[in-house]
Amino acid sequence: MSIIQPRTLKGFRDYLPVPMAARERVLEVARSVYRSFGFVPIETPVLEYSEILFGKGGEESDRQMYRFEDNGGRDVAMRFDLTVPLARFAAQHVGTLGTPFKRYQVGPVWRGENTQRGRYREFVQFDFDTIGTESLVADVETLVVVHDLFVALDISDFKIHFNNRDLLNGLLERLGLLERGASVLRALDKLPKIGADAVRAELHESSAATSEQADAILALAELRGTNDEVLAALPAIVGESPHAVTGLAAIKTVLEGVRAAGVADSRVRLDVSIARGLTYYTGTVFETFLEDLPSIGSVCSGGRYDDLASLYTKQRLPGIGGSLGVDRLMAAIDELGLIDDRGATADVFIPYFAKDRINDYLSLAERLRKAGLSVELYPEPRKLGAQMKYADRRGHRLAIVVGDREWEAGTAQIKDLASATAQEVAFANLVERCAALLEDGV
RNA sequence: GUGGUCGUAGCUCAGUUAGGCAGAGCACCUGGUUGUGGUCCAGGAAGUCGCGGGUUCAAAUCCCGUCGGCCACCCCA
Repeated sequence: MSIIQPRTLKGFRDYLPVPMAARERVLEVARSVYRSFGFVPIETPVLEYSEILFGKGGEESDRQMYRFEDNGGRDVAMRFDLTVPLARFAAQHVGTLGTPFKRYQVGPVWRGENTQRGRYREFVQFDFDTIGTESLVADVETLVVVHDLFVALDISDFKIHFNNRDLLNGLLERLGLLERGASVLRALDKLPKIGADAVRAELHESSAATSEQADAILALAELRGTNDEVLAALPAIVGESPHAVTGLAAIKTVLEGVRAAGVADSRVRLDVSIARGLTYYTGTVFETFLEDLPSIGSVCSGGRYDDLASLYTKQRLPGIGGSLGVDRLMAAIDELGLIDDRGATADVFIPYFAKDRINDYLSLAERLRKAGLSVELYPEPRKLGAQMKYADRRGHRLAIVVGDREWEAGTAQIKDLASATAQEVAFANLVERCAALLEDGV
């Protein structure tokens, strides 16, 4: 009988225990940060009617969508992000939810594009969004959430690049390029990657921009200096159209807001080259980069989408939020050597080596668990050395060694695996001693 | 989707130029140590050379196809 080749699809991956444990720690941190701002959890289906998902993010996202006919003949698709399903969700349930509504949601999304490092066909996003308010307070808080998230993740070198679509539209309006806005923004978005000359060439080619128009766009994009300096130089470039005025005011409010919330100026940068490809963005847009690993791209992006839900409801439902790219972030953390390689989930390890005492071991382990410790009991009476080696590899913190001698005496040996120090304690004091060791061992 | 590049043991990789016995380091297992891990010593196990086909007396090596990784384009988390 021939065996079936065990394999996964291109861009789809298995997660082994060590990296999975690291992922779970990241998810726990993100969840607690979101909750600390009052976001509440929801979940939506992986599959939606195609009409819900198509035509919302632009041509590119339509092309990348996994789409098929289900067994009941329905035209369905797998979600491309969590934002479009949220807009549908909000339109459908706003009556029971009320506004403003702040939710967080984690789950896989699918994009049928070519793979690369940090780019997969199935990947997990951890989103937070605020629906039902146009207040710039939500824009400010969105950036503060991202800031607090990366601080909590202990990632030191991140920078949030933000911009405003209204500001860009204001400039396009002044230049008479609003019609060709999509291709202009696409060219502008490439500035950090391909440089000014290449962007200029692309502007001529794809957007039929004149030299004057290209100059104006590049003048905007090449503004340098502190956030305040860039902000001060902007009005002269973008003009005074309603869009431009709105955008400028929003940027100013956001900058002041995040500063007031205690975000260091060095963490947030006004970067007018940030445009973002998804067509549903309207006001504030942002991307988050790791300074030590810019090539992997943005690990947390988002923005304001004030018109998205209007596709599903007549009620006005503006929104803004962000999306943590969990898989991309994990790839970055891995690359930067920041993964915690402990594979053990239990702090305490109990080797089983007094053969006839298995029921005593079982009872001891459960007693410790009831006292709040996490305990792994080895399932076979192998020789002690092999079991200690297992615990060492897995990264357990303590081993509780109890053999015939200890069972007789009513004592146990607690061994700190990192320092290789051991102490003999009576069963009565076991929990207390373990807790103390785990406490100050960190 | 297009172009480039790579795929050899669990991992990192030699070997491919010019066809001639499938290798190293690390990891793993056993023993030295009948009750104590990380060091050391000795030994052991482990590979459809990504997969399929072709050329050849002979293919990891050459040719075609395919799958997968990486890079670029595109786009994005």
